[in-house]
Formats: sequence, C-alpha cells, structure tokens
Amino acid sequence: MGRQPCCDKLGVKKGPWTAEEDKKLINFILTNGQCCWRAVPKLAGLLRCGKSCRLRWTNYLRPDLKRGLLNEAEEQLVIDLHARLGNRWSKIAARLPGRTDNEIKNHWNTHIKKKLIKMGIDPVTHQPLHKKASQGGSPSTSLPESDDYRFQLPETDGSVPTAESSSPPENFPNEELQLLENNVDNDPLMNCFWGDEVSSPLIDGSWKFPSTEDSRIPLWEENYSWLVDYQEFGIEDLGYGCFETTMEISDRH
DNA sequence: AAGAGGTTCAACCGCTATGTT
DNA sequence: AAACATAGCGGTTGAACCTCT
Repeated sequence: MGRQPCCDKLGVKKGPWTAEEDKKLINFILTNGQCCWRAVPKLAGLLRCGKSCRLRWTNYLRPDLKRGLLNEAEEQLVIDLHARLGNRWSKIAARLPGRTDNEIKNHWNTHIKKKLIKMGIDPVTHQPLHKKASQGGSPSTSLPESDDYRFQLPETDGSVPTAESSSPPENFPNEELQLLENNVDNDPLMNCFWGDEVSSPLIDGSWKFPSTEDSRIPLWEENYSWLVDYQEFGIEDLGYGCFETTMEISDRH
C-alpha cells in the first residue's frame, strides 16, 4: 500500500504561479503563519497542492530572500561547503542567509560546475582533473596555472571526503559538524563563517565583501521592495507591520 | 529575420526523515 | 512497534530566454 498523495491530483493546478496566486499565498502566510502546508491551499483559496505552496514560499516569496546571482564570496563559500558536504544543498543554503537550496543547486549546476571544470578542478571530488585522468589514461586537462587555485581541501586526516558521495558518513550529522569544525581553523574564510554563527558577517548584514560595494548583503527590507512594488501589491496590502508578523511566525518555529 | 541549439531556473517528482497516533 | 501523515530534500524536467549562424 502506497502513501496517500500529498494532494488530490484532480483539480490541482501546476506550472508557473500567477501574481494572483502569489498574492493569495503571501496574504495567507503573513496572516496565519507557516503551518500545515497541506491545509494551506484550501484555506488560502488556491488550487495548488501544499507541497507546491511550500516550495513557492520558501524559494521565491519569503521576504528574507536575497535575489540575484551569488556574488564571489558566496560562490566561494558554496564551493568550500560543497567540498565538505557534497550535494547537501539545504545544509549549504543554511549557511548562506537569504539563499535557497534550489537557488544554490541551480547556480552550482549552471555556473560553478563549469567554472571549476574550466579551472581543471573536478566539481565532484574538488580534486585536480588531471589526477583522475592520469590514473585512467592520458591527461586531457591540466592544472590551472593561476594562483587562484584555492579549492583544494585543507588536509584533515589525509582522507578527503568526496563531495558527490551522496551517502553521508555513518554518524552524520555529528561527523558533518566535526568535518566542518576541523576545517575551520585552516581556512580564514571558513573561520570567519563558522566562528560565531550569530555574528556571522553574512548574517548581520553589516559585513561588506571586499570586491565591490554593490556586493554587500542588502538589508532584507530592501529585498522586500520588489514585493512591495509588485504590480498588485500596495504597501498597504502587505504593510511593514507584516514583516514583524513574519518574524514572529518564524520565531514560533 | 529566423530558426537551431544552448542555457537558465522555477517547478515538479519521488524518496527519505521525522513526528504523531 | 507499526502505520500513517507531513515536511523536507535532492534530482530532474521543461518552458522561456539567449546566442549563434
């Protein structure tokens, strides 16, 4: 006997969300908070399944989301985290405030992967590609000549966790944490991020990335402007009061 | 200008983990 | 302990968009 489907397939709408649907979902979540996604579509008057609503909210409508491409620092962090965690996108996303696992996964597959390959780094193992090639045959790629080759993992106990091994270590997540913590001291960037999660520069919003002024993490109220400006939303509709509501809601969980 | 091929990313699917009864 | 419900995760898909010829 299989599980019940997450929703009644009949009469459930699929495909891109309309502005009207977004509005309904936002209004509902801001009023009632995030609870029981299965019930959300019915209560919000949406012909979607709960799963779809949750995805839409977490990946697109959440007010604390940053928008736009990942900047260099974020990209570097994703690479470092991927080297340690593999394809655990949600865990990686948890370390990048305002970014979603879906966004990071997409960015990895479309940008970072290619970048690494171009640099002669295997995006799966984070090891130089030529190592693999020389083991199996003639090298097709060579190590990058630039000093920018900095994705090599810091040595731990000599055994490098392979990123793509989708099966986590036996006693994950303890081992995950151990792995991460072991590497913090060896990596200034990681040190910065892991050192104190609460006052992490990415989180407090005051931290500026070294490259450009534009790459600073915007305040999330700024992020929300796209929503406030959203064709059908007046500021009265959502109101800044609702931000507090959202925060209270998320605090409750 | 057009259409073929490539790229991007929002959304879906199926599975697993976790919580509840 | 078992069965079920729900949330969350990661892989995949496909439509829209972009670039090249």
